[in-house]
Amino acid sequence: MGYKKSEISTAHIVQAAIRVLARQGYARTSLMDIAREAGMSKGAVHYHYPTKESLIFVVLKTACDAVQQRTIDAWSTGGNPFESLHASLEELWRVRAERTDEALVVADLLAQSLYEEKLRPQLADYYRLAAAQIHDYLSTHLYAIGIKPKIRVELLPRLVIGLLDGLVMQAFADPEALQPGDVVYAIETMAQSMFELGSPAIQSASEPPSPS
Amino acid sequence: MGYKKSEISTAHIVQAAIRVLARQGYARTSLMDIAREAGMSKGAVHYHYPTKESLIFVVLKTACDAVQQRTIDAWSTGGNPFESLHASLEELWRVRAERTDEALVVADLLAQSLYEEKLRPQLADYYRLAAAQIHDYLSTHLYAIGIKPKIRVELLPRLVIGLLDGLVMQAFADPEALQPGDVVYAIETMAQSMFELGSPAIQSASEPPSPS
Amino acid sequence: MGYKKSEISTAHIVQAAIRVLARQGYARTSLMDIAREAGMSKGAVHYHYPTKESLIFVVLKTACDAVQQRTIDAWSTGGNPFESLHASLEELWRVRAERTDEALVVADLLAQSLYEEKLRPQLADYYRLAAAQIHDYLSTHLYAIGIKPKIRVELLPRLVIGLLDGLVMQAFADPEALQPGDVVYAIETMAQSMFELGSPAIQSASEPPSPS
Amino acid sequence: MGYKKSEISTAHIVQAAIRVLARQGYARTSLMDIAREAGMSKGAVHYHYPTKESLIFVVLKTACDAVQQRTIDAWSTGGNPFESLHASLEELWRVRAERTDEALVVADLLAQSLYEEKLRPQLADYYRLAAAQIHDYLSTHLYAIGIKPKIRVELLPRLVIGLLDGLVMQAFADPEALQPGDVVYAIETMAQSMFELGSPAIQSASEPPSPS
DNA sequence: TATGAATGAGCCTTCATTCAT
DNA sequence: AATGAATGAAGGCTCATTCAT
Repeated sequence: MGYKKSEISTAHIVQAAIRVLARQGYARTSLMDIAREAGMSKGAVHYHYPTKESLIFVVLKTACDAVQQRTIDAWSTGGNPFESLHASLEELWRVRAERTDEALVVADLLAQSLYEEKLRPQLADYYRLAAAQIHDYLSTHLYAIGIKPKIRVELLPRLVIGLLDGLVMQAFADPEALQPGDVVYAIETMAQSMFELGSPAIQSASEPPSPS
Repeated sequence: MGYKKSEISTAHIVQAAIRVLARQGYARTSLMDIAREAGMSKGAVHYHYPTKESLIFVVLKTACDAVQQRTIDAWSTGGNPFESLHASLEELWRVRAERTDEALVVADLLAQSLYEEKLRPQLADYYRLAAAQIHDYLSTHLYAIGIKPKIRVELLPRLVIGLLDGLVMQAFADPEALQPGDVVYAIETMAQSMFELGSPAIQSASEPPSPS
Repeated sequence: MGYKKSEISTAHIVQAAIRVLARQGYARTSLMDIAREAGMSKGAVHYHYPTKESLIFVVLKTACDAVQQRTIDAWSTGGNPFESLHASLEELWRVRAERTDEALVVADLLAQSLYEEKLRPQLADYYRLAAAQIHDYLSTHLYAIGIKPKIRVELLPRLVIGLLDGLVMQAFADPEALQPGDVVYAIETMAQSMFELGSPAIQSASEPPSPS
Repeated sequence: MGYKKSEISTAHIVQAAIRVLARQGYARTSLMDIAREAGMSKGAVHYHYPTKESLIFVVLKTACDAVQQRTIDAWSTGGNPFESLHASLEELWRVRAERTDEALVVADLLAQSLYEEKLRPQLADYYRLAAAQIHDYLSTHLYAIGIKPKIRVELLPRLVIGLLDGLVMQAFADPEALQPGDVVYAIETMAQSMFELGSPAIQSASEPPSPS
């Protein structure tokens, strides 16, 4: 073995870093904090990741992958297309709204990327993959049953993601303004209304949570 | 006059801070940077704002107000309701996509607020005001001409803002994925489709930029 | 005043640095050591010299100037040319052999310059000035009384300096091998024998210290 | 065989250390650099040399021996005494001026010895041996043909070495000031003029490179 | 023998803050 | 109202050394 240990430590540090970053944010997190959370010395962290930047890089990739995975899982449910869409959107929202460590890290580093160019390619990949995922889903499920989009189909997933990401920031700054049920219903409505209705039988799986 | 040089300097510092923060981001900006940009000594900045936090606070308020002002102005155009909506959304997008100093600062500090609770009330206010603004507009203009929303009307402005904010981050990480025309058209379509069409004559002011 | 204080501190730090460097050498001296010697905090040192490098630079210049000054003074004595030469060489040797702080710093940084290119121009200046000084002296005093050099006159001062510097290192590693009187006598003999004797009356001011 | 891999590795490390030290200097060389150059792990280096100091010690000895060897070889040429002297001095200069790894290491550690007493005895030995070598040569070759020195004969080799060492540092800081031909010619002239001319037939093997 | 992992002290530097003037 | 000087805590990083394997 020998190197196994290294891999374990390496992953261990990344997980610790994600926890600390989720708790304190990039700007307020020092390598010492991460080392302490990982239960090692600062030197040990530097042994595995020569610079803070290199660690953050791996952290970002790992966090993106984790969020990605939940996104992928979210769409895998079968059944009634509308129920499926609803369930998937709900899960997508939950990933963000639950503020999992990974989602927080992605959000935080996304903001850092405004001023740290090197982070951007990774995030661009992340967005692209998520968009492709949603794109596939919508094409297969909605389009297939005779509905065609009113807008460029490539754009649709971007809108869904953008909406989710934008709303979650709002929800954080002003939690009372957005109820989970509201959000999912709204996105769903939006998603559906972006398609031309081929058949009259479009029916939402959910009811408006609080019809005004 | 009640105010003297003090107030001038005070505002001067805030403007300098906004410029520097927009350029470098919160995490990478020191008080020295701000002092230098303001053309004063570090001591002078501390004279006016005893702590960095107190300065950031005023900066956030000022930046929010500035973005707010452009948002308000955006909706004030009259004329054809659909053209007006289009123009307004375009302006709203522009404020963000042009990356004005103030919009950048708001975005950056929004991320900081994830870990600095004190910033949140200010941002909540910001969101509320913007939402109220849009809400008023939509109520007055669309609702009035016999269109009624499919979802809770309070939610609508939140969606618009969330979408704009979420998309602008995406656009930054992955610029090629989102063309300005696309975005505005998509939001517009979304906004309109969130209303029950009372009359058959709904007509977008814009054409789909690249109908797929 | 105000800035006066700064100048005082600035010089104070340099003097402290010279003392510490002379005592511990460049490789073993930290900014903390210098700050402690100067009776200030590390931060204060950094306030006056933003980097260690910038401080070392000033230190080198100051130390060179100090050694230079003693070299200049060494030659200013008048009187019998041979006595004068002897006295001057003696002083030159003394500056080095006494291991004044400044001479030590110059020697130490000279060695550092092997691997730190930036130090070299300053040292080149130092050598040039010293050479010019000796060159002037020899031209005026020896040449004038009818003696002409056997080798390129520009080279002569270089030899004198090289010999002094090289011997002092030897003297340090192996102190017993070189007695002060020996050294000066030898250099003097060498210096004189580098000239063609115009008159037969060349007579050393000193006697061989220990004729073997 | 009494020795095994151990001794090979031991020598291997020393050679690697000399290469790295020559390239980077003592102050800038870490054990990691040496281990990397030797193609082994840091741990392995520590296995053979428990401390950095112990390694440096052997390095110094090895480097001194290498320079010494070239010095010895330099004097072994026979033939005309003056040509021989010239050739020898030329070689001595070349060893230093070519900046062989070993000569660089000796020069660098010589400077370190200013502050690390333990290095001095080794260097004292080095100087003594070199001096003895030159002393033998001069005694045998020059003295034998009826020339007797003007100064203590023990001092003579010290002067030659000092001059060479001192000049090489100057040449490094200010390369244009000293041309190889100049230097050798000058030292030769000096060496000769340190002897009383017993016979009139003293004739240099070389011509002044640029007679002024 | 040799390695990779880990440690801990120390280094240079940054920075918000304080304070005398 | 404003400045320059100084502080001290912290940050990222390097490195000789130790140690289990």
